[in-house]
Amino acid sequence: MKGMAEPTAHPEPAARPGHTAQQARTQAAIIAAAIASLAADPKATMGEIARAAGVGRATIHRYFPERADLLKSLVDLALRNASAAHQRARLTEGTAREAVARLCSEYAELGPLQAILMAGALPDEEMDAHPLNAPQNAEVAAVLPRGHADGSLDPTLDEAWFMGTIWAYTTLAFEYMYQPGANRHAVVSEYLRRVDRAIRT
Amino acid sequence: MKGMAEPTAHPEPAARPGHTAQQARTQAAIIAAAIASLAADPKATMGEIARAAGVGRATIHRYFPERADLLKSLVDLALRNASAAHQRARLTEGTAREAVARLCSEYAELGPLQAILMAGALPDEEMDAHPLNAPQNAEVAAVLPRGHADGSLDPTLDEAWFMGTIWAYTTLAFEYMYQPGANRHAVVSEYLRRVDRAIRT
DNA sequence: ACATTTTGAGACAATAAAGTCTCATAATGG
DNA sequence: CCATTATGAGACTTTATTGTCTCAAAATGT
Repeated sequence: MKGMAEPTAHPEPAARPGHTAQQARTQAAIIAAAIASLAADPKATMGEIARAAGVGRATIHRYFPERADLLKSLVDLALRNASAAHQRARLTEGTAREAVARLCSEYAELGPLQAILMAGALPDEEMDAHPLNAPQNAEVAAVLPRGHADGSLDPTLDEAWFMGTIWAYTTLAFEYMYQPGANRHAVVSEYLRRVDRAIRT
Repeated sequence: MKGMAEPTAHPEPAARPGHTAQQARTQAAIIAAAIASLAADPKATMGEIARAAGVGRATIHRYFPERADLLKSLVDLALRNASAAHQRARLTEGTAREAVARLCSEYAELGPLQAILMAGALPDEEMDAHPLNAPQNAEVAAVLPRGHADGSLDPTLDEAWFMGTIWAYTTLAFEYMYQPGANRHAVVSEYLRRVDRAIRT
């Protein structure tokens, strides 16, 4: 029986996850565990992630054939979260200074996945290659000239330092926010104050 | 002759490098290559570093038995450089605000090795374990209360955000400084201005 | 309760980098 | 110029991780 010349049949058209409820749960558990594990250690191994997810290592490979596929999913998720944050921040409304304040408030609501992204645990190539990356940077960068026009942002600030300042303080905020005895509210409010002070007129 | 039962003899008491001029040159070449390679790619392999140094891979292991030993040397070198910068900055003289300005000026003079350190390419454990690390942080941190006393630094700034601000802007400055068409002087002067604006009263 | 899908566990091969060893050759210093 | 020392190159072992495969057991939904 076994030896028959069946053309191997490929019985399933590959396990396209996401169909059944169980698959959705498993995939969610894997992603959650990946976020937690990579936050703790940027170079967490597949085995560690599997253990954290309470899942067999082979199961992860069913959903994400290669490690790179898993990381790619995380980048995609993070950038889609960020995109939603940008929309909620309504970057083109009010003064530029107010827009940045709203932006940072929204950033602060994002979870540990963003912290990983900011901290550089995900491969930059995936970031750069992602279709949402460039447009999103452009949206934020566009706030600066508007701030120069409406007089709400420091006229001596150029694009690189503007973006860098926001990035740097956001990274710091995430770092402080997820530390043991941190007071989340205090961190966020100081974060907003620091950014404002750094970029305002 | 060869086959004789010589007890292997261990002729040299291990190659303690640093004695001869050639050894000094070789070691210097390795360290320089390691800095350059790690700056380009934080996870450069021993083979890549060896190639960059124009040296056999085995030779690197003669000087640094394990990769960790090489990284440790880099951490040590970087921290000793930083230490010298701290001394030149005379952190206890003048107003605290002026002290920070001098500190950042000195930081800006440090080379790509510091950039690697700031960018996190070196293992944090080595950093934390290094005897120079804690005292140096303390030196810098001590500037803040002095600035509160002499009225030159933002009274709402706490230690974590003070240190974080300096760290973040220094990282940014190194990043901009070593980019292709960068104007070093412009980067440094903007760096100093940004830090001052972020921490002054 | 049953047929199907999904999983966990373990064995396995493939890969990549680190670390070890040897030896002929080149550089060094006296 | 010669004895010594350091090096480069290559073969080799080791180790860690990734990715593949198989199969019995568990979960699922019908």
